[in-house]
Amino acid sequence: MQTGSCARSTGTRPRLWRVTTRRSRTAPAGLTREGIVDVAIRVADADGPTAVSMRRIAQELGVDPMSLYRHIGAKDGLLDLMTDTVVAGIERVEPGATWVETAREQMLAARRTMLRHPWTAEVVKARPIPTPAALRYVDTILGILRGGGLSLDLTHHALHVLGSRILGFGQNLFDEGADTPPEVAAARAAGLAHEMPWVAEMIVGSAHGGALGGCDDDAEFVFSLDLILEGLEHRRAAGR
Amino acid sequence: MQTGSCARSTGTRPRLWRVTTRRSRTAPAGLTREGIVDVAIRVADADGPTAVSMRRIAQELGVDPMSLYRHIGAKDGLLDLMTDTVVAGIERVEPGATWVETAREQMLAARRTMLRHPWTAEVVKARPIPTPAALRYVDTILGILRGGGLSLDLTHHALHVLGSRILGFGQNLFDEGADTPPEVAAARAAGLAHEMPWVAEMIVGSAHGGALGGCDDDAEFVFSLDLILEGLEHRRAAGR
DNA sequence: CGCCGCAGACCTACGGCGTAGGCCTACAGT
DNA sequence: ACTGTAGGCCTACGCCGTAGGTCTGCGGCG
Repeated sequence: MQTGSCARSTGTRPRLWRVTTRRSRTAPAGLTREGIVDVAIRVADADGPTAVSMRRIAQELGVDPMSLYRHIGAKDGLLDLMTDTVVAGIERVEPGATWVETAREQMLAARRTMLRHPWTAEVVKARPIPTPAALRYVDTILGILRGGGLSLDLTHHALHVLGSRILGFGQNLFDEGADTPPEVAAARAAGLAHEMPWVAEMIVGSAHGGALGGCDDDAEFVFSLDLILEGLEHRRAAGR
Repeated sequence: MQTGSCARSTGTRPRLWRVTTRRSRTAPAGLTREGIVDVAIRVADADGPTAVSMRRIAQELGVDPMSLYRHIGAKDGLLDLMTDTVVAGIERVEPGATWVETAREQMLAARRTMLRHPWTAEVVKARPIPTPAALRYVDTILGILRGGGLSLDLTHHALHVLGSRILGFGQNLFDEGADTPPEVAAARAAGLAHEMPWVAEMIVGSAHGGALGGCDDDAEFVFSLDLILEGLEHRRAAGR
């Protein structure tokens, strides 16, 4: 982890971004939220997510650590912005011949992005709630599944099975459905309906406890397990 | 995350284990590796894995933080010991009518243990190499799959698909196969053969690049994706 | 022109973290 | 009785996030 002696050596690491040294007090540094996030992503790509510290990226920018707080709320906010930026960069694929083909291509596209920023999955999983871009991406996936004819609750199951296969979120997305009053959920969904129609639909479906009645983690685990074991048994019976 | 002001309040938290206050310099504290790990697990259960710090568990034991280092190598070592202890506690199930049933029951048993210690998956995933108990558990799973008639490489695929469904390890278990000289791998496998025959078999299979030729992450991703999508399409066609 | 408010930077300081390196004491082996 | 060592303790270092305060230049306004 962090050892005083070996951490010393990072002092000589070449700057990844701005080469200016600590500026004189009067000159504006021209910090922007986008610039900060950009450098943070670069640092994470180069040295892993644990290397992203306020002090490190401030040093990378030739700036005081506290200056960053003018532009981002806190460390957690920075991590959110980083993953949001990466996830927003996932390309959307054209519909294929079948929904399976479309879903397959879409997730391979996501994987291509994740491979460029391998730290993302880990950071996303550590964050409690999904970022806007993540929700929009989930909406894309939901649209493919629903458009392919999957029922609402089969789609819900699908999100759980595919969860880590996609990115790592989608696991506990709709926990609120269980204890949020239906009218609140409905109102929220109405606000979302324009931008994320499929997410809105699923929230409403979760809330009124109908076909999918909240989100039973045990049931989801068993569903996933059985689906996978069944697929494996098929392949075994078919002779590898 | 950690804020000076609010962290203050943790000072009044009740001890989870030993109630003695800081002992006089001369009395032996009777620290043991097992006792330390036990308290650390208790702390993680109560306040999450991030609450496990050397200082915190030393305080819980009424002992100086540095005293812990006599018994555990470092923080990472402590985390390894914690997960190892938890994983070792997973019960082994009796063989069922089919291998599918056996595998199902075994993983449900694992899940029961994980639910008692929800932090384990996260910690295990952050650790680079599996602990002995984890390897032994994987050996159990491998035995069920191979005993059920799955070929060596189908079993290998199965480990990847089921990965996060089991515990989170099993993902990159056999990376070494690609670049380790076969004779080294064979020697290592021979040493393991008594205690973990199935793991040994898979290492050898990985090493000589035969049926499964190393471990192609992309191929594993596609295999898992297709298996899951196929299962979902089956269920859709069957009308939910 | 003179004044003020404020945005955007900087600085200090605090309490947390892991742990290197050394110290002190009691006891076991000789 | 002597001595080595195991098992505690202590100090100190360099990290970390960030609360709270300060300085400075600029744009707006009387």
